[in-house]
Amino acid sequence: MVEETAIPTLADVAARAGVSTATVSRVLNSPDKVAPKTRERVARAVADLGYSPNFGARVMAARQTKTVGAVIPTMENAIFAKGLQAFQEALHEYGYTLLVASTGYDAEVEDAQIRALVARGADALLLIGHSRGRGLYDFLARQEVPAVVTWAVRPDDAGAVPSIGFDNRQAMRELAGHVIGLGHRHLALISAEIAQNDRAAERRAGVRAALADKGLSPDALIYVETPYGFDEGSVAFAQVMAKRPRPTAVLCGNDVLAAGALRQARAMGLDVPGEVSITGFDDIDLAQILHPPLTTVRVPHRDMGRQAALALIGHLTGAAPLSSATLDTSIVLRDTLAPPGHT
Amino acid sequence: MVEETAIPTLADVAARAGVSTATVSRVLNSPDKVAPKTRERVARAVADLGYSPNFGARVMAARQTKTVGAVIPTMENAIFAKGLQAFQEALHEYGYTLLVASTGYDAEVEDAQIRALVARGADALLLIGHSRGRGLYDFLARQEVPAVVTWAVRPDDAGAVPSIGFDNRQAMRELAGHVIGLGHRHLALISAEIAQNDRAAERRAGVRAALADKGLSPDALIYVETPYGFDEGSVAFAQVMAKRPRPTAVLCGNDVLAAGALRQARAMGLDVPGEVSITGFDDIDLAQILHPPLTTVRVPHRDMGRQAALALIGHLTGAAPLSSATLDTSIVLRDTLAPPGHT
DNA sequence: GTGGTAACTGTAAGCGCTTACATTTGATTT
DNA sequence: AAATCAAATGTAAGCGCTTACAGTTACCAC
Repeated sequence: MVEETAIPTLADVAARAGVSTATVSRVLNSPDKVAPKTRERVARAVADLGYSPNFGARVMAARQTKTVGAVIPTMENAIFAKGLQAFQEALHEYGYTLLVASTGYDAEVEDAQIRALVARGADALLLIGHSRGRGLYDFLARQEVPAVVTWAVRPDDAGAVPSIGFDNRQAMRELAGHVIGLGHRHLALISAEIAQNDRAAERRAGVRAALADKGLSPDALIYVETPYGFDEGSVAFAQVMAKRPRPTAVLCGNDVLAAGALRQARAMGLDVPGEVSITGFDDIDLAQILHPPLTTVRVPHRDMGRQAALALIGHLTGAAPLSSATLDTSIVLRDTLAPPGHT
Repeated sequence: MVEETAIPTLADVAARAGVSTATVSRVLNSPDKVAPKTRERVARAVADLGYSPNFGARVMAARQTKTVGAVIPTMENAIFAKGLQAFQEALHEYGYTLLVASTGYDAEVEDAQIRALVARGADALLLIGHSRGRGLYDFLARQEVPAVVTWAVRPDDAGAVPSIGFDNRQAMRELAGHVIGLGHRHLALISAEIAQNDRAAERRAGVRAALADKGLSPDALIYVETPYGFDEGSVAFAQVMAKRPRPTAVLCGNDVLAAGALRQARAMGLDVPGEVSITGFDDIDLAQILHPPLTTVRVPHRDMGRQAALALIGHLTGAAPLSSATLDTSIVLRDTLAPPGHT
């Protein structure tokens, strides 16, 4: 056991196989360029040594990593999971690896994570939402790292990063419109924090637009903003129900807040949807597990993820320029929404 | 606009600041070794150029990446999220970055992801559970990448990767023991798939042990194994309730399956816990959102994540050898468990 | 046999960065 | 003002890999 203890390198493999490093590199990257015999000998050496290429060196020499990064606000729940899963699957089909970093909805952390991923050689990036400093986009441009934004669209700004997402405002506007159409006049909105979160901002704008559509005053909207979480949703619901006139429908910026709201409603002995209607947004699996099942907005998570991946890959391989796409959402009527009742 | 279009390198910065590359490198890595004036000049050049260090090159030259990787079965739900979050936070405190890869509970994918992370220069790894090929551990050893296993412990095998987790078997044994103590005699277990998943296997073993403890036959356990998911839980519950003697308590391998089971019970018009008790495992947030709130096993997610991070960091900095730790779990009695009732 | 060609394989020049070591600078001391 | 030494900076040698280019072989057609 006088084993060489250092981590084996290409050169070690080459030596053991009695070939040059170039040949080893070839069998690793384009096996068909090497004679079967040599290839096998090298393969054996690789196996014997337990050799694994040093990625850093490879990246440096080859200028591409076949990995794409995704920076998401949180892994704490399923909101981004489905889409990311599809994204990952599509990437995998094309031989790319996905690396995920999360930010906890913190802009500074996001900045750092994006830079970390780029520095680490991500060939491309998936970002959530548009709201981040101009500087970051400049940085990406300078580093020549293509990026695509999902979970949102920005129709107005042609110069920004392309987005493959959906129209948060329009979706919420439709849902709120439907709620109002049912006869609700006193609406409340429990929103995620809007600073740094354009999806939340857009959704609120959607509710206001719907109010305006129906000739109601957006100012009458009872509004509470809260961090993300079940408990936060519960607390916000209690707050909102304490207002007068008491809302007959409580729209929530996402399903998680809605779940918290629903729980609180039960705790308060309120019948849903008899005494108060509650809606969510995202249609994550949770929405169907709740009781009653949650009325919400369905987002094409998987489609979005896959399309984003294909767009990025298409761009990386030079097949097509990156372009935006807007996917459709739909309202999923389940059992937490009904016309305003007694009281 | 005759901007140099190439990505700026250390040398570019050095040239612009009128210093050597060594100096630039120093202001980037140990600013205090550089005169304030120079430092500032370099900083300006960095900013002007929008320079960002090439990670690959840095890794290669410096031999460490300050990043640790985590390979988890799935991001589709909150099971690993809490622990990972804590893991990440602790890493962050020490200047490390976390990179996450998921496997979809597929051993081959896991193998690939682990290698990818190592190749990418992860200084250390967080793994879930013990069940994977010996070869992988050899690989890690050879690459000198320390790893720690979480969500499980393996008391018997001293040679393996150290683990910072909890005793799945014992935890489940206690829960099942409690259920039996309540008077239940007909138990069912809805388990996650056991192949490749030692946590699930251990939990099942725990139920069997509890049965044996009380002098009941482990063979009488109604057992269904299913992939992960709400719907899967529902289906499994229906299967299990079709068996005779009909179980009065249905233990689930995790909270997600339990949530599905609970929904199915409602769909079948079964009162929980009046007609049938249901329990989960993990105590993810979801457990409290369900109605009725789920009786389950609390796992010290955050503690586990943090301790794993600290252990890894301690090892990387040479402060302490990696060693195992077993954390305590506890039974959380909520409202889905009661003594067997009528019927 | 020869020359020509295709198929392999080797040589060596970087990729962008860190860092040991050498050199220069500038205080401080005498 | 010379000597001394610490602080600041520069020089240059790699880190492990890819790849353009050059050199070898092996094989065929003539």
